[in-house]
Amino acid sequence: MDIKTLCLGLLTFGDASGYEIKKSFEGELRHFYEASFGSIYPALMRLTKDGLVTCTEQAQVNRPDKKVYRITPAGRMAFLDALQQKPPHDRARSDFMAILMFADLLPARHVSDLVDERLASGRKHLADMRRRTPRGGSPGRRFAHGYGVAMLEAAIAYIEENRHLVESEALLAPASGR
Amino acid sequence: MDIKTLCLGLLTFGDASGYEIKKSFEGELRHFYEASFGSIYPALMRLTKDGLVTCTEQAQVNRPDKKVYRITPAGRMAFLDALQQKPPHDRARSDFMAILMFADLLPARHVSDLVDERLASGRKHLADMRRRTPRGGSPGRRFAHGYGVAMLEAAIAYIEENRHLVESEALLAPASGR
DNA sequence: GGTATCTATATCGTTTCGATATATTCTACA
DNA sequence: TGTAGAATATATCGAAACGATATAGATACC
Repeated sequence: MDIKTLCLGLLTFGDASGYEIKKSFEGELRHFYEASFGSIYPALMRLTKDGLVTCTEQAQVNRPDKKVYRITPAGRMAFLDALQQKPPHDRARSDFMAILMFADLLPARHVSDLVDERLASGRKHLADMRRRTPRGGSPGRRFAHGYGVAMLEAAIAYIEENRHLVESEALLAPASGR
Repeated sequence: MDIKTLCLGLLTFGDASGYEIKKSFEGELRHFYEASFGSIYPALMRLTKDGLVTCTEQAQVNRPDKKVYRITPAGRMAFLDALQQKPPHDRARSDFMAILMFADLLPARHVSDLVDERLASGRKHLADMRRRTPRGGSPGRRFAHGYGVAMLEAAIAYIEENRHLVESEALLAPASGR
């Protein structure tokens, strides 16, 4: 599932501009996917060229013009085909965890600060997500939202309960001769 | 934190070949990072060129030769510098969840099969991880391993408890006029 | 004997990232 | 009232990473 396909899928929820699609990636898709403008705009241009979406330029009052994209019947078919593909295994990227793997190489204080910051931002993000719980929308979207919440909760709980593992050791052995 | 830095970090655990580093990415790093040969080999070449690692070719009996990499003092310093950087927010990529967001566009049976497969592979992977729980190693490595286990458990539990959301709706409205 | 998996390194086209550029409007603050 | 910062909006480009493929000997299984 590449960015082109994801854009197509988001357009099944309704017409949108590239900027609005980026907002979706930062919002409800945040826990499953990420995409930058550098991939979204080329994707939309490619989809337009391939006849899977149409593009209409819209003038706006007090705002820059926007290009509104709409999925075509051919686009819907292409998306349904893509949905049938067997999904590859999930991937994650966490620099936070990668750093903590080497906690014994860092000053104890630094590790504690890092953990505090992560918990604070995690709790903030969680509160934000709960506020945005979708009441309408498709069941799939609610399922996905709930999954994001559950994963965040689990991450916060684990870090709270196990932070001593990386903190106490850093205190006891600030410079182990590895 | 790029692949070069991660390779450097793994080499602080001991000397390794490119192939062994790939194994690490598939093993204990699996839940925080991923890297293919296409990024590992160029990274090791670049690190060698920059004097952050050294490379020694080793002949082996009944196996292809391997190039064993070792981190240099300059490499250790570069790695410690990189560890100080503030980590960006975590990222995830799940085609499984992306597909389920559009569950109402799919046949009910397909969704159920997809969920069953995911649960089966998740449980298998979890059992595998529990078997490989590290007893030795740095506390950071144990912390990271535990985190991976906790996240997998949470994902499985959520899917088990909420699969009806995407399954029942698919049965009731197999072709909603979106 | 054949087929698949493991060890091991490497390349290459395509995709995606991340930073940057540009321009307008809205908001907040001193 | 000025101005700094955030939001809306599109776009490009070099660098990084992906993913598939090639090569090749060893082992293991049917």
